[in-house]
Amino acid sequence: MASESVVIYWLRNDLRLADNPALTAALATGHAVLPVYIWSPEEEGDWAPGAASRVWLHESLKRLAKAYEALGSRLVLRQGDSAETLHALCDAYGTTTVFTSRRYEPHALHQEARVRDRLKGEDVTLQVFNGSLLNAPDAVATQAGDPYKVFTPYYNACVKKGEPDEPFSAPQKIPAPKQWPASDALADLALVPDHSWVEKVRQHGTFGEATAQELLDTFTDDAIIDYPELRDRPDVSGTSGLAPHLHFGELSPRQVWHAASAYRLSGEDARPGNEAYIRQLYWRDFAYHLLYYFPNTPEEPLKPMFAPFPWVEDDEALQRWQRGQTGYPFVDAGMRELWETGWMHNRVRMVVASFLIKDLRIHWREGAQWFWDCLFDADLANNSLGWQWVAGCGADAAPYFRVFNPFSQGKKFDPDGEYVRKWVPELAQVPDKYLQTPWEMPPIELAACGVTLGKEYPHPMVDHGEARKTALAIYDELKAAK
DNA sequence: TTTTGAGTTGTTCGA
DNA sequence: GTCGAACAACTCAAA
Repeated sequence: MASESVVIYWLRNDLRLADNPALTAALATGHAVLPVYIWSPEEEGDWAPGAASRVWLHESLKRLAKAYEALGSRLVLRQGDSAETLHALCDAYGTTTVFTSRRYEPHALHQEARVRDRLKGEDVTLQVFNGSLLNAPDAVATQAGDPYKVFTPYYNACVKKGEPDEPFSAPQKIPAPKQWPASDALADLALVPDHSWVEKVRQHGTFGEATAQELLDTFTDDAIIDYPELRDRPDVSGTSGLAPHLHFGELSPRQVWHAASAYRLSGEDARPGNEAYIRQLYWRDFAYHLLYYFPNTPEEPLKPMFAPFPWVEDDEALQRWQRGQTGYPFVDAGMRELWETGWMHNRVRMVVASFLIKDLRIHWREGAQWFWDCLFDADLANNSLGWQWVAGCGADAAPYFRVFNPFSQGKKFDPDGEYVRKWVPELAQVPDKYLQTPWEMPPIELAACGVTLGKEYPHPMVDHGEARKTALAIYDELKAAK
């Protein structure tokens, strides 16, 4: 077998054919390419993919394997130790170069280093490409050479670097090795949890590169125009829905950047509105920038002053939050949307996070873990940044006195109550005036709408006004103690 | 080195 | 009902 020249392409979170620098480089060698995906959750530390992510991964690999077959190739699946698996394949095929896409999470960087060391011992080179960020975390620095801790100057520095390169096109053919190695069946990886919840959320996933591309096209042709106005409205589909596709690399941020910018620069309706959308791409980069330089932020507050916060340990309260039974309709709608669909609107994510942290005073890590398990777009960098932002303990975080009001947010961003009525159907008959605050409705009238608090729908589990005061007082103490 | 301007996403209170 | 101010200084980044 060793007479044939074969290079290995090690797939990670780059589950696409188009604009894939690692795959492009592997093909450019002119040799046969052996694509392999290795399922190795034990190499992810405390952040192995959660349930929703595993469902997505399963579906995405299934589609990608078909796409490879259509190009005369295959997707080889393995599980276990990445370094040993790659070493064994290199050994069997006499391979001297392995191509891969970099992942920037702390454990993934460690994994890459292990693989590199293992292969180096056998004179195999690991060639690594950035296909997942507009700028690698260490490609952007302040004039003093430090990492940025505030988004706007970071963003300005990125803009100054100029436009991202044009995306690569997808290959038309992938030269196959004469003989294929053994591959696990997708089912052998046991990615999909055995739980009835899976069938529910699976209907809401838009898995795979082809669907991602369609979503991108539709969004940049149309909805992006109204993105600045509608992105905060959970009752309207004003967001792109591309987050999970970017996480798994079914799309590259560079493709998204160019699709969004093409619209901005041309067309009779051209207006700069999609700048707001492109900024979001850089927020994603910024999250990786922070995670790269502050690798303990998934666990620890970036601002140590917040470490002694007197968190409440209350499993029952946590469970009520998780199940959408807090008694605050906007919060409950969000939590139920998450559970039902594997996604929650970003505006609502902030509100439910603020409620967990500041109203219930439960540790933001508990929230981060729940999101990690339930979100199709669970992403360590984004998740850590987001939770620390709401908690006030991260880089460029919300000021501590900013506490979201769960019902005025509902009134403002779900003005007709469509979102709440969809996800909290027991309140469907309650009029707009009381929909976000059913406890303010006279009980007799509420009963006429089919609701008695404590029966069909819970009483509010805390008094928001009181909870807010308590949280602010604690933040004051922390500040004084510093 | 010092100074200066600025900072994703909010709420409440009082005029 | 609407609007501006206060919330609380602090840290960051660049000039």
